[in-house]
Amino acid sequence: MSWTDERVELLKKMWTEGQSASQIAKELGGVTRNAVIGKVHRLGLSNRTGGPAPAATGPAKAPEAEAPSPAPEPADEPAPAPEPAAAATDPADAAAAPTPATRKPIIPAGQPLPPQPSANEISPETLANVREVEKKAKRIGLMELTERTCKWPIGDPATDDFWFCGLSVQAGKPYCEAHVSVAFQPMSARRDRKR
DNA sequence: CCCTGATTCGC
DNA sequence: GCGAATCAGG
Repeated sequence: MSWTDERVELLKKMWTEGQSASQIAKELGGVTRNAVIGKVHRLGLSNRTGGPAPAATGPAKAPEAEAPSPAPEPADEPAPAPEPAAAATDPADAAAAPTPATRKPIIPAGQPLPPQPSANEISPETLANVREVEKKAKRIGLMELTERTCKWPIGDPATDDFWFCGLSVQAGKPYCEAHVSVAFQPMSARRDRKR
């Protein structure tokens, strides 16, 4: 395949739209994402900043206008203290009632759960998602945990009814996407204390 | 491991 | 000019 005008234009278009190189490559066909990136560079449009970024009008303003979403990952070990599958095993509830709200996490078998910093304030959607994930979970054992398996515990450690999520983690995190979302709540709901 | 773009360098 | 291989980061 060669870079015909059409293909180049499609490339430009998609790149401008913010498509990833791999997506563009896939769309074009016959090229790899490397080819796309290489072409992008040679075309000199590697800088995807649509706006010329004036920066002239404002003297010392707008250092960075981005990311209104608060997701400052703790970076250190926040001791997530996940609740042991509070919603994992209850087929009746799961299948029948769509009741989303008040579900009190039952304390398993006298397991003294570590103090849970903020094991609440999780959006219903997220919770539902987690439950979905746990259905798909691979149910791996302790020995099967690896660097890239979700280490989210599910079930009661004191019984056979215990396993680890085992889904693929994504970016160096200890959990899969869904579990990360519930584990690393940056304690947003925590009303700022008085000083 | 998956992904991302950036760069190099033989072709 | 091209793009696989490699690099660097998430």
